[in-house]
Amino acid sequence: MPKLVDHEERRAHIIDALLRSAASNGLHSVTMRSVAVEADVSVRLVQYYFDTKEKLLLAAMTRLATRMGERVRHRVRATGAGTDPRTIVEAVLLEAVPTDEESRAFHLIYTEYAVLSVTDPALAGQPFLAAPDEMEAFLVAQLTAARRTGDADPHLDPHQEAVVLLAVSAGLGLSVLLGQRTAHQATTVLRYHLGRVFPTRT
Amino acid sequence: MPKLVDHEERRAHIIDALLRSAASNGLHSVTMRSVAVEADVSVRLVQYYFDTKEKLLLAAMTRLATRMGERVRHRVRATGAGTDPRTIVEAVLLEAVPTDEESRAFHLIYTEYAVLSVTDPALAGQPFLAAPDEMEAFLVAQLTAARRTGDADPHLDPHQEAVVLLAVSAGLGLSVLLGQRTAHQATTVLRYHLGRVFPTRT
DNA sequence: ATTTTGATGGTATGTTTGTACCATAAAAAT
DNA sequence: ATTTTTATGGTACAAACATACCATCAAAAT
Repeated sequence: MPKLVDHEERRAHIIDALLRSAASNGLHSVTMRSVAVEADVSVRLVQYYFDTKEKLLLAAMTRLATRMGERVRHRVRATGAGTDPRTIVEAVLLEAVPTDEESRAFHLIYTEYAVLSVTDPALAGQPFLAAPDEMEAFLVAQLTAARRTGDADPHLDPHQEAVVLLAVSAGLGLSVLLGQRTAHQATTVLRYHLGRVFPTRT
Repeated sequence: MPKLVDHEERRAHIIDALLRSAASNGLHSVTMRSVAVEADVSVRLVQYYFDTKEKLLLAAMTRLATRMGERVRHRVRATGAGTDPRTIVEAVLLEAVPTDEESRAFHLIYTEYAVLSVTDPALAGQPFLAAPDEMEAFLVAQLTAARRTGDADPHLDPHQEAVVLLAVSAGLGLSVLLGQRTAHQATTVLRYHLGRVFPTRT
C-alpha cells in the first residue's frame, strides 16, 4: 500500500481545515466539501478519516475543548510560579477576551459549538462540562488563598465569587465577540472588577 | 378577492411559528417547510408574506429584539414606582436568567441569533446594538442614584460597575442555557453579587 | 356584468448536501 | 510472485431546500 500515513496527523490536518473554514463563514456553513477544499484533499478522504460529518464535527469540538485547556494552562504558566493570586486570576480570566484575530476565531467557534450543543443531541454533553468545573475549583482555591493572606476582601465568599468571576469573564468575552465592546474596554472592566475583589491594602 | 386579511396579524402568526420551530430543534434547523407546517399554512403563503427566507429570519429577529425590550420594561414596571435601585436592578438583570420553559426558549433563540449575526452578513448589525446600550445607561443611572443616597458603595464607578453587572447577567444566563448551572444557582449568585454592590448599611 | 386584484394552493426546478459505491495504485505480507 | 491491505480519486444518488412559476377562487372595483 502507499505511503502508510500517520492517521492522527491527517485527522489533525483536516480538523484544522474545518476550524479555518468555520472561522471565516461560521460553523453552520461548514460542509464536507468546504472542509475538503480548505484541507486540499478530496471529499472522499474526509469521509475516509471521519466517516460521517457528525463524527467530524464531534472530533473538532473535542479538539477545541482540549485546546481551551491548553490555552488557560499556558496563561497560568506564563505568569511564572509563585505569582500573587490576583495576577494569576486576571491572566486566566482574560483568556476569554478575544484580542487578536486568532483568539477571536477560536472563541467564536467555541461559542458557536456551545450554543449548537444545546439543541443538537449529537453534540450534547461531554466536553463543555469538565472545563468550567475545573476553572471554578481553581478560582475558589486562588480566592481562598488570597483571603487567607489578606490579599482579598475577607467578606467575600470564595465560591460565589468564583462563579461571578467566570460569569463576568464569559459575559465580557461574548460582548466582544458580538461587537458590543472592544477587547480593550472588556479588559479595563475586568481589571476594575478584580480591583474590587482584591482591594489594595491601606 | 377573498377575506381581505390583516397582513400584520398573518406575519405575526408565521413568525411565532418560526420561533416555536426554532425553540424545539434549534434555529439552524428552521426551514420554510418547518415554519409552514408549524403555522399550519402552505409554504407558498410563507413566501407570500415574507418573500424570502432571509427576510423571514430578519423579521423574526426584529420581533425578538422588540420582545426583549418589552420583557425588561415589564419587569421594571412590575416592581412598582419608587422602588429602591437594588430591587429594580435585580429585577432587570434576572430577566437574563431563564427559569421556566418559555423564557428558556426565548433566550436560547435570542442567543442563537446573536451568535449567528456575527458570521451572517444578512443579520449583522442593528437590533443587538441598541438594547445593550439602553440597558447600560439605565443601570448607570440607577447606580448613580443609589450612590447618592448611600445605598451603593461610594467607591464604585457607576459606569464600570454597570458593564460588570451586564456581563454577570449575560454570563450567568448563558451558563444556565448551556446546562452548567440551574436557574436557582444563577439567581443566588446574582443576588450575592448585588449584595456586594449594594451593601447593607451598618 | 365584467374586470381587476388580493390570497392561496400546488408543483416544478435547480442547487446543495451527505453519503454510498466503484475503481486503482502501491506498498506490505505471504 | 501473488495476494492482501491501505490510501486515495471520482462519481453517482437520493434527500432536502429555497425559490420560481402556474393556476384559481373570490371579493372588490368599475
